[in-house]
Amino acid sequence: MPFEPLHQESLIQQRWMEAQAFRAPRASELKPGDRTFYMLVMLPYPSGRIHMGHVRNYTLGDVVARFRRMRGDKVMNPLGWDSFGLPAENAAIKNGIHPALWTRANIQEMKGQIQKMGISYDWDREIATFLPEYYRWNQWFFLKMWERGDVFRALRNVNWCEALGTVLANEQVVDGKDERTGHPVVQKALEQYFFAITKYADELLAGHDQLDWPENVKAMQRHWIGKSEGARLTFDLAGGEKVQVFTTRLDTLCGVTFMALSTEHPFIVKAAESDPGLKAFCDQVAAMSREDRLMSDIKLGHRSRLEAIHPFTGERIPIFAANYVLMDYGTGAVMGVPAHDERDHAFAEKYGLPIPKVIESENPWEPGILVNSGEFDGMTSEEAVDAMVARLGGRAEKAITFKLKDWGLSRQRYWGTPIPTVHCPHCGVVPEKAENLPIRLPEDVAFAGAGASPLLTSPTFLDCACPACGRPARRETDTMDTFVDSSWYWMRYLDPKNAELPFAKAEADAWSPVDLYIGGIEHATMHLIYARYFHKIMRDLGLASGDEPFRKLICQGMVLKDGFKMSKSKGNIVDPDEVIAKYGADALRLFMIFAAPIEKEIDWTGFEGIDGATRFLRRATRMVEEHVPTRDPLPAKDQLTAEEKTLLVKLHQTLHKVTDDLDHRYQFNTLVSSLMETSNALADLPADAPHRGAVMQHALEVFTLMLSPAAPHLAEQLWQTLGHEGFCMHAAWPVADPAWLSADEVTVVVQVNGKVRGRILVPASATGDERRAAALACPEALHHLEGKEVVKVVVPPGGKLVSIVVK
RNA sequence: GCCGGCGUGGCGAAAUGGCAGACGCGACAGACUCAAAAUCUGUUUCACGCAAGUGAGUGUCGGUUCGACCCCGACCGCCGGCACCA
Repeated sequence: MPFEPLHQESLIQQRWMEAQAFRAPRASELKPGDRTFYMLVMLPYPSGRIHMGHVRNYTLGDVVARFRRMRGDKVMNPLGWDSFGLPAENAAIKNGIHPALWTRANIQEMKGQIQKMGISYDWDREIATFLPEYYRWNQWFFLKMWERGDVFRALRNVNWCEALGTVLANEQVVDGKDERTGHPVVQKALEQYFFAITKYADELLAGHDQLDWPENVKAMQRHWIGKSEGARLTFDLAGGEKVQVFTTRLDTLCGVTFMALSTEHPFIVKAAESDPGLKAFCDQVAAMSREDRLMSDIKLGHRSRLEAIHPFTGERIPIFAANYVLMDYGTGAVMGVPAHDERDHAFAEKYGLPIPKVIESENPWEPGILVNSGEFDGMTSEEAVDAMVARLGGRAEKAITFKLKDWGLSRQRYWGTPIPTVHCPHCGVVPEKAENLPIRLPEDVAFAGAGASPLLTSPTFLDCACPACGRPARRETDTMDTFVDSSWYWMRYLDPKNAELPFAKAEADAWSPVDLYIGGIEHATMHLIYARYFHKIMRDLGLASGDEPFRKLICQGMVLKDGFKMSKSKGNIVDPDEVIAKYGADALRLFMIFAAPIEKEIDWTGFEGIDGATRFLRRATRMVEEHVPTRDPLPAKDQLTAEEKTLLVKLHQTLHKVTDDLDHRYQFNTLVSSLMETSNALADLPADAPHRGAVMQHALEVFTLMLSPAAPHLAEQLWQTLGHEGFCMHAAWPVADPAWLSADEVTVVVQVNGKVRGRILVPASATGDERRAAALACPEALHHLEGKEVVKVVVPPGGKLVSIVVK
């Protein structure tokens, strides 16, 4: 059969499907001693069409999954849909299509496209997060976490648009206005639900040690969690009240000349009520958009009428409201030490405050030796902290602060998991009973666009009975952040139809943790922190074992076009579907893994790369077509000609390397190079080689098996042509034969003073001394030894080289 | 500013302390063809040379080593993340 990718590929896909070739076993089907491998790619959002990023991600995962299967592992390789979220709701508002219909249509479209790529997913395990069978478990987790005290309610600011009467996501707000209608957006505090993720902050930080993850991802998470060790210190106010600050530099306490509080700090808010100047300043800061606040590093402050008392000196310290103090970090109040903090310094200069030096060190912002600090003079910063804590008694204690915030999960949206609580006029906020799950999204809603959240328009949803007292109550209309959906989905794949639990412990123990997780770097912090958090919750609920969900993580690079991210707005999208239609899935897969190392960007400058992949596949096909299949056994080594032996040595050396690339190194671009080298070596075997039939049969079989993970459709076709029944994808991965890993004779490089001066051919069995002697007799080397004294001859292990040192 | 990563041909890249540039793209030359496409063969780091060859070469400078793209130190440049976090 000639190389006809499209025709062949769909036929082969159909055969795989009919044979359930990608099916992953249930835990009960696994036998003792079975090796399992859980290959996971990040859950896609069903936006409508797949893009090259998906293609790259799924191809890489599929190469690993197929390789592991051939190695004899039991492989879990599932896919599903992250199918709640804003785009579906926007489409509903814009086109009047119900989000469910829009979502279903997109999933169907994208699934078809992915299937054309020949990715070996076990589609029986497919999940979609918008289905009640899935999101009921989000609700179930919420209730379990509520019981454990991992859920709480608190006020948090949202982007509120008064004209629309709705809440907007950050990306919908541009320049303080709704992106579509231009109506003004303000910050408004709403009572919302939170997961207490900060309880796990320390464990999330420590857990990195056991993870085989890219260093930059771990660094981003460390930064995000932002652990900071210091002290909490209470100052008395002149009026008798107390204000607490957090500082990492308690040692600088004697250098405090002012105190700065966030404009949102309760004391400032209260003081502003009777201080119009302060009120005006706070309003001015509040009116600044988030971007403006971040962009400007200008320190603004306003002196309040409040004063604090220095705990050592009793001096009065002015209290300012300042724009550079954040309410949601630490205590929202800082002690100003202008001599030893860059920001405080700028502030003090601007407002004419004294800047007394209390630390002697090279860099004023770094710790050192205390001066002008009374009894603490001469101490190191470290000693001073302990001494001051002791001296301050109950006013100060060592404390740790995190940047990580508790996870606000409320969304004032329709297309998400309804939060399973009820507002009862008598009982307050009450969790729904577990047996009433799922709380389904209602159908009778209006997507007017303007106005309230669609859930508020559904009487059948709103009116309910209080789970506690049974009297009429109102259902919660907030839905969950879609990150909840993706924080445990990989466990649901293991038991996707379980109606009793999110998944059975037996399945979790059989497959978890995920062995390899591949996805985009854009999920380095949010998704990958939430998922790690949820895994720990699942562990603590007794559902899963182990501390971490993803053993190894690889973040694949983006696919660009002419240096830019492909996007609709730029009009530079290369549609995978069209490429597959023209070149076939195998060529696209091969190009995707060959073009660059996995974590680097690929720039799709043109179609030359994929042309190259196609040429290679054609050559391979032709080589197999021209070969006459034979069952003749491979003759003994000593009967073969030099060329035949050269081919077999190259073949087995390459096999060894390819196995290593796939098994340990996860280096896929060199896998393809190796395949090309093998094919070139095959082409070099003389047409009249005496044992050509048997040698080629063996070599082509190994080649086809090695090709199978990357270009699985063609491999099936070639496998058949070579005279085999059954699927190539189910054949055993070949093992490199040690007899062929080295040739009879090997080339030894001769170096003189580190420069390559000659090469000699020695028997593979030659000892180190024999190699040394042969090297010293090498004519090209001798030329460079003339008139010099040989100081030393090094024959390193491996014997591929002899290094001669002369003077 | 802080954190992480990366600097190798015309381009994508390879080399797990041991022959730098595998493999591919592009380019050039040739074969086939009336011609083109496709395909095949060869050349392709730079300098000098007809050639054999010689010398230089992995951002820069230094170090360790018989031997460094690889390890160590300093610097330069680029990319990514975070960014008033007290």
